[in-house]
Amino acid sequence: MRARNSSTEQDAGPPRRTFTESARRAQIVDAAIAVIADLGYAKTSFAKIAKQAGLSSTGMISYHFAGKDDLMRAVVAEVMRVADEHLRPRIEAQPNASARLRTYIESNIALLIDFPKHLAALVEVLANLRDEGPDQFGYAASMDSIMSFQAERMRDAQRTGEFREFDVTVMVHAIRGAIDEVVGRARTDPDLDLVANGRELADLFDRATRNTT
Amino acid sequence: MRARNSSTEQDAGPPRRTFTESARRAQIVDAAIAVIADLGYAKTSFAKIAKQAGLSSTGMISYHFAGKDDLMRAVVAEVMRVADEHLRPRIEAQPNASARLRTYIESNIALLIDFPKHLAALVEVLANLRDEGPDQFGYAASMDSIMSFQAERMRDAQRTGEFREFDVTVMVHAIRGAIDEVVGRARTDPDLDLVANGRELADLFDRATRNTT
Amino acid sequence: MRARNSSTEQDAGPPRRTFTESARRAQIVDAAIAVIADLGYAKTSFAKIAKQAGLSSTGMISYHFAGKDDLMRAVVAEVMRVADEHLRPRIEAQPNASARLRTYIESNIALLIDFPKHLAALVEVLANLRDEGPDQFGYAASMDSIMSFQAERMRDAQRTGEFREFDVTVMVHAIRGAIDEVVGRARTDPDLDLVANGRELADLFDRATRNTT
Amino acid sequence: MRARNSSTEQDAGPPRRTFTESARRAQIVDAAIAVIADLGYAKTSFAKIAKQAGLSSTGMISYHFAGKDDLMRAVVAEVMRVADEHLRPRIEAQPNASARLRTYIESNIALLIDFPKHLAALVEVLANLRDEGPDQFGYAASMDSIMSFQAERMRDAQRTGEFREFDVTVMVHAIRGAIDEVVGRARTDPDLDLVANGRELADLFDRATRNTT
DNA sequence: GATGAATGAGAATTCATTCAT
DNA sequence: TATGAATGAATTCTCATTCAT
Repeated sequence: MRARNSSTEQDAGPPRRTFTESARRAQIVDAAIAVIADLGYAKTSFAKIAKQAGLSSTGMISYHFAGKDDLMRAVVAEVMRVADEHLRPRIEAQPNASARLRTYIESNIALLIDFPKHLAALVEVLANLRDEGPDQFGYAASMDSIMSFQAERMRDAQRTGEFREFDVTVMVHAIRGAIDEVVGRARTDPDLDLVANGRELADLFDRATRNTT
Repeated sequence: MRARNSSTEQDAGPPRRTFTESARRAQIVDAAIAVIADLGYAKTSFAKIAKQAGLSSTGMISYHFAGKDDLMRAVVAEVMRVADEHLRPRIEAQPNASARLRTYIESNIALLIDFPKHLAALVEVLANLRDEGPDQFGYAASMDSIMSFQAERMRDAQRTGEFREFDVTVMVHAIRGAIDEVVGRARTDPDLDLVANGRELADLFDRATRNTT
Repeated sequence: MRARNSSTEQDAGPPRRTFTESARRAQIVDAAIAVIADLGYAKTSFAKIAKQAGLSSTGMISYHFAGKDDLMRAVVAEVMRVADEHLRPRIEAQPNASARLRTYIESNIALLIDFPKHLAALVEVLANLRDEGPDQFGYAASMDSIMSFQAERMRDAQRTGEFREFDVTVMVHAIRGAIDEVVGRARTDPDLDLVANGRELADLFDRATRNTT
Repeated sequence: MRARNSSTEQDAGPPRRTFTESARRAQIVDAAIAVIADLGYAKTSFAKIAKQAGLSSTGMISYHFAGKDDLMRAVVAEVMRVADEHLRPRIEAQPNASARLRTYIESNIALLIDFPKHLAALVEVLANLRDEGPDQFGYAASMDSIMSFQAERMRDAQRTGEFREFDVTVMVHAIRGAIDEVVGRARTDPDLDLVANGRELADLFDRATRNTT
């Protein structure tokens, strides 16, 4: 039998899942995050994930997820959930766009410290999982919507004069790229001073966005 | 027979290669770049590369390269060679650090237009090929040395007062990350206005580095 | 998934195997014995074993065994088991060392008649499977322990005066070598009179060990 | 083009070989002996032999030998040549059958000391290269003829009463098996006291053959 | 005579997935 | 729900051999 419900529900309503099923799914997703962060996307397999999760067979994974892509979407969703939970309150507590920008960058780096594998796994998956066909229901989509939202916020700040004029899309993606680069580097270099990197990065983009007129 | 010589020669001198061998190697490397850029590192296989190169068997690749890693190192080296050839003269023609920085960014984007697959392949390989063991002769190593060089140049500009004080390492990596993000996005979105992106990115980092005192 | 458990368990307790798994493993081991005996170690491959076992793919073998070495260890263990079962009661029924020696030799030859492929496979594997690294759990190790045991028994017989003085290690290995030679010859020459060979060999080593003072 | 002449000439007369050709063949055979002794027959390949011989391609080997079997026959022939050269004068210098037997055994062991790889390679090849088809022109054939010769000599000694009555074929093969076992063990255990082993083995078979009436 | 390049088959192993129980 | 067993394609790599130069 095929997995009863995929991770991205394009059909009606959220899937009903029993407690055990949800627990199993979460267990598998966590294992997947760990394996992807440790070995990289290319060397990740159901077998390694099952081993990491303490499962006896890969059949279990296929049972709970519609396929590799489905599992990866679930990984993305989980990391997004954790990231949102971690970032949103911090960011929304800030008084202005400039502070929010700084908080966004520094909180991303803080997330990297608190959940070292989550962002690494996210970057790996998004880099490797190009949306093929029209079934792009969760990969980059959720990431894209976040970035669109940030871009809109930036545009607001430009209107109020807090930020200078610049292409917000380029800016948002540049910030994302710079953060992801730190994520990748943190993997290689465990001695990297993340806090300092976050602060410097925040300074950098503060300068780049601030209105100096 | 095994591949006679690997791509990274730590021993004495460059390997002697006949004309035919060099041609075949180049042919395979080119095919690898195309396949990696199109399908991503994870879905790249010798079979696909052989097909792309018009080779009859994957054995041919094993014959010319010591293994998958060796081929990937050759890919990195080739892209670096093309990039260097493309970037260096443009950059060195600039009168000051600020202009060099702008040229570096815009020329990278121009490279993305002229050789659409090269940078994509490079980013894919560097992201997926974690250096295992001490045999990291060429992967990230050559990239690192380039970035160290750029950092040193930036420090010079700080001493002359052309650039403000900032952590040059962070800056260099942020620039790299921002460019790589564009590379990744260009893969997905063929309508992306690369020239505009390059100009905006150059503006961004000009603001971030400039001394405004 | 990888094979769940290797054939030599150095860790705690025997591996739990389901009935089906044990049956498949036995089936594969039997097929391996047949192929090795027929074609020799060098020409034995998973493909040939799978065919002999009526399996659809070589993947099945990799599924049940951790690798070629693991399968070979299982082959050695199985032959040892059969041999022990066959030899031990006969030998232990004998009243003295001299009779035990004769029985050991003749029963080995009898084993060659009853299970023509088992000893042939054993000799092939032990000759070709050089223990690489410290993981020699079962190859020559179990064989060595058997021979040490025999040597100790011989030493006892020397103390009682039943056997003359000689280097028991050399004797034990000479006997083994002589038997293995018959095993090898039996493969080539189906007309070989094994019973006569066994009797003559027993006479030979009886003379060589007997105390004639 | 196929190799001009195979190692076993069933056709008329010895092949004409130029000096260089003979030198190359000898070089390859020597390399083959070393590789077989070191890695075992199963892991020996043209590639490894070419590397050992300092040759740039395996084509060279195929050029000089009609195939793998042909090379192996040449290996056997070479080892036999060296062995004969080493053993014959020593054995023929002995006054009687008993002394010749002892010398045969001890000289074999001495050969193992002087040319550690030769006998090891021989045993490997003979154990793995079962004569398939009617083309058994050199493998076991030459070995067989030697053993037949030895058997005949033993029969003579039985007629003169120097040796007791026994099955000479069995005896000859038992001796061979015992020696080969030492050869195999010497590979594993470099500390093995070969001289002592040879002496003990000679004693053993002296007892087994001597007429004690 | 000799070489390097190529071939195509075959090696062991891992893969995601399916299915009967 | 869950599991272990099986599948068959695909992976990288090595093999002995051939052939044009």
